[in-house]
Amino acid sequence: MISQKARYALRALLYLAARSDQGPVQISEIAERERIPRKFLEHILLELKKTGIVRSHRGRQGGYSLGRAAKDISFADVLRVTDGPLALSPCVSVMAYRKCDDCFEESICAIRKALLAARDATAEILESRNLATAAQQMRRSGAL
Amino acid sequence: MISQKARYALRALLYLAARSDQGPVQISEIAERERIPRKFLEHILLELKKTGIVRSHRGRQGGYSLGRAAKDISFADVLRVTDGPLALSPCVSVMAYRKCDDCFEESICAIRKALLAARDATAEILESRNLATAAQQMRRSGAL
DNA sequence: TGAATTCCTATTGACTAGATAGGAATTTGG
DNA sequence: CCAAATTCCTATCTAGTCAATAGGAATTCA
Repeated sequence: MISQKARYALRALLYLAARSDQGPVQISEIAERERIPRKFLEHILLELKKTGIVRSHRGRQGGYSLGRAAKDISFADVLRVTDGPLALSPCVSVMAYRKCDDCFEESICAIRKALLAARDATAEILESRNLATAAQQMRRSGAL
Repeated sequence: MISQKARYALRALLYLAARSDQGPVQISEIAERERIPRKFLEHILLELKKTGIVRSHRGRQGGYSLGRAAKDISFADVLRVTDGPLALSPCVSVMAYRKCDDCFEESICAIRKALLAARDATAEILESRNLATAAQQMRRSGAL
């Protein structure tokens, strides 16, 4: 299961994607419109900023905007920031590989083989879905 | 990421699958051979038993054996017991559906669409891999 | 009958998730 | 230049979960 943080992050980013033409959006506005706890969202946006997914402007008239084109921000990108690796086990993680503590021999581990296949399958989906396609979907349903 | 419990469960079951012809196997033997904490394994096997994945025999000469054919015990079956639903969100879980708390309208939620696709992809993999195919793989690599 | 085993419930310690607090740093309108 | 508005940073709290352990009840069988 993804975390609540991930859910908030995706909602906030989708909101930013929809408002991308109107300059920076303030935390308070996103929090209010998307019903996300103000202070928690602040923390989330900070993390997203560190990885370049969003950009910020301080002071009066400040706020947040996407750090790059919506089509270049995948669901996988976001989940990796909020929830860590997509993989079901460290030993099959591409972004954060680590050997299993008590694994005898990785190359013959049948468990690993299955988990690796699972990782590849989810990664393929989550890399392909991005903020632009999601926003477009919402627009088509009349939600934006 | 899957839990340590899931990892232990899969290892223990794979061990049982390999010994499936020789009658019930005792907790202590599995624990020792697979380097799993004895008491923790006890707890895990109890849960697996409740769902029919393993069968038990009490008293002297007691122990555990698979509850059904190895080919009918998928990785998904096991992970659902130890770690809960495969889905990345309750709203896309097939086995344990629950509406998102603050989700406005499910049918137009683009986040949900992506998570659903991800669930389907992992489920397909994890349903198709089972103890028999895994044991066979290990045997081919000379590990069993 | 007693030894060996599974079954059950409770507990512990470490860690994480979600959320909040308070103030420092920065920008900008007046 | 000042003051208001905003992001930035660090610390903290609470509740829950994960991994593991403990101790004894119930059951089986030689």
